Amino acid sequence: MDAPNPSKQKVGILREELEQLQKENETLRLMFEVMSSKYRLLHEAYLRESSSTICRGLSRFDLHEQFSDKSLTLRPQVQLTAASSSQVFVKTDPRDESLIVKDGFQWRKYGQKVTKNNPSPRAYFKCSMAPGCPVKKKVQRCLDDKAFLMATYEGHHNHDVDPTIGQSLSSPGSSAKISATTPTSEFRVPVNPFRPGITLDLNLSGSDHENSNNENRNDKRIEDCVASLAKDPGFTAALAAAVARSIIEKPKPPTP
DNA sequence: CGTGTTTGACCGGCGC
DNA sequence: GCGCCGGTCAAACACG
Repeated sequence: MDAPNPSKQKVGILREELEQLQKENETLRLMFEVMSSKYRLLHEAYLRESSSTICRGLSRFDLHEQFSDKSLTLRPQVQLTAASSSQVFVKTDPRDESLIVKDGFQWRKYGQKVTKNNPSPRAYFKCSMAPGCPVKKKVQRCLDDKAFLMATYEGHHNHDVDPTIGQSLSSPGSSAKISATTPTSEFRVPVNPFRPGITLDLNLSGSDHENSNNENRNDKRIEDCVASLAKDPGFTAALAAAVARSIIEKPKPPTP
């Protein structure tokens, strides 16, 4: 047995640090994705509230569900408009292999595929609450963090939501628990990511010329909103806890 | 028996 | 034109 080479030890330590940083980077990237989605949701909510007369081709929702409401009740009032797509992340048990996202609608699975860039299968669903409802959704486990399901909604519902199904969102037996960003239940960010039909691709930079003044004003409000969120110790604590927990809980990849 | 799920086959778009 | 890939179809199957 040779005595441990100090330089080799140093290399080992550096390598460990590098791996740690890579993991951290990966986690932060995921968090950034989720936060981006939530930021856009906030933006859209502001647009709807502040300029209800402006038709932007988006679904309209009952704002009964407020950000301070932790019960996560969902009462969407769906309007048939032009096709759009939205993407939401849903925190689930990573061991639960069922790609079920309870979002207040009934879905019929019509296909499943393994896609190229993600070993987890992608499930295809059609809305079965109304015969002619054109809404489809794709559900796939997030590549970065298998605890998250990524659901992509396409189209708009031509019917209302069944409230009894919507209640299952917060039911204890629900297989899919909604989590805005945090993996822990201690810090719940009180924003419901489930707004079927919400368009995340909002064309934030000057989409409608005639609405540009309105948008500037709204952007200013959004900035204020983001600033207030950043100042919110609860939000900051939740974010910090989520990042820390993700780093700690992330299983080490098998060393070759 | 009706309804929903599974899964292999098929189709169309896209890049080379 | 060909092959790859994502999306959809539909027959078989499971379940209540």
